[in-house]
Amino acid sequence: MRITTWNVNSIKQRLPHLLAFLDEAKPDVVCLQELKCQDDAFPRAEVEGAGYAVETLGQKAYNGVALLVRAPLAMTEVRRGLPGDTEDEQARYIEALISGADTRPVRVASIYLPNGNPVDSPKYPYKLAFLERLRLHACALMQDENAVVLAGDYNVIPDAADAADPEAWRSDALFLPQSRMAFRALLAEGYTDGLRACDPRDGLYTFWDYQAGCWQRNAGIRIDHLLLSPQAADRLVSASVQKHLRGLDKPSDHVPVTAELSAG
DNA sequence: ATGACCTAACTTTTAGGA
Repeated sequence: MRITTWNVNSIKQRLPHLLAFLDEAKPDVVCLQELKCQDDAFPRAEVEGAGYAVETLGQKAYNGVALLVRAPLAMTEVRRGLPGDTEDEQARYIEALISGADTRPVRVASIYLPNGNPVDSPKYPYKLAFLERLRLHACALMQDENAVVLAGDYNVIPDAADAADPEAWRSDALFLPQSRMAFRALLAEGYTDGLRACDPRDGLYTFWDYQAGCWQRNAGIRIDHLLLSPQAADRLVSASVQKHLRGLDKPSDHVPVTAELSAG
């Protein structure tokens, strides 16, 4: 089962790239972030036409997450929103159980973690609170009999090796010690950073800012992650970054990251 | 030299992103 996470930075702007990617890579599950549209504006017919079932949690203008599942796999037990804060209106979490005849099921989440900047605003405590809610839910999912994959844009640079210029991020919400500690707390629950487990090299990035020629000079950061429960990690075959999509016309500032799991 | 982008919205400027 191939599982991809991709922050598309507007599904409407990125639909041609998404359809081309589905056709070329044929992922079984796609976790999308930053749809930037409401549910009824999602280009459902086009994605279904490519052979995928669709579940969305949209929001006007900002945020928004979705799960796509390629037939004949099926998606059940859909959960929208993270437990722990009924006041949270931001569309940042969707989860479902993915199952099929030829594979053991996998519970997959598409997550768009808050950016958290500026750090002296309420946005930073909101980010840390969201990370803590995610840790508690990730812990609860450990009791699940199924493998779990928590995939998405974490907006956390885990380590200095995950940035071309770590010093530039020293006081940013993506790289502050508290943010990195909260990410490590997720790993401490027993989850594996799928991409890092497959590729120990420096210079592995998933985001390049549109500004300042970041792409051209490879000034990237690694912030899109797939976290695997032990059952999922046992099935991990490979993981890679689809970097070439950043070089297309009108790209997202993020590229897809894909992990392949054995049938189990 | 210290600049340089992109997206959505009741758009002609702002908020948000990272």
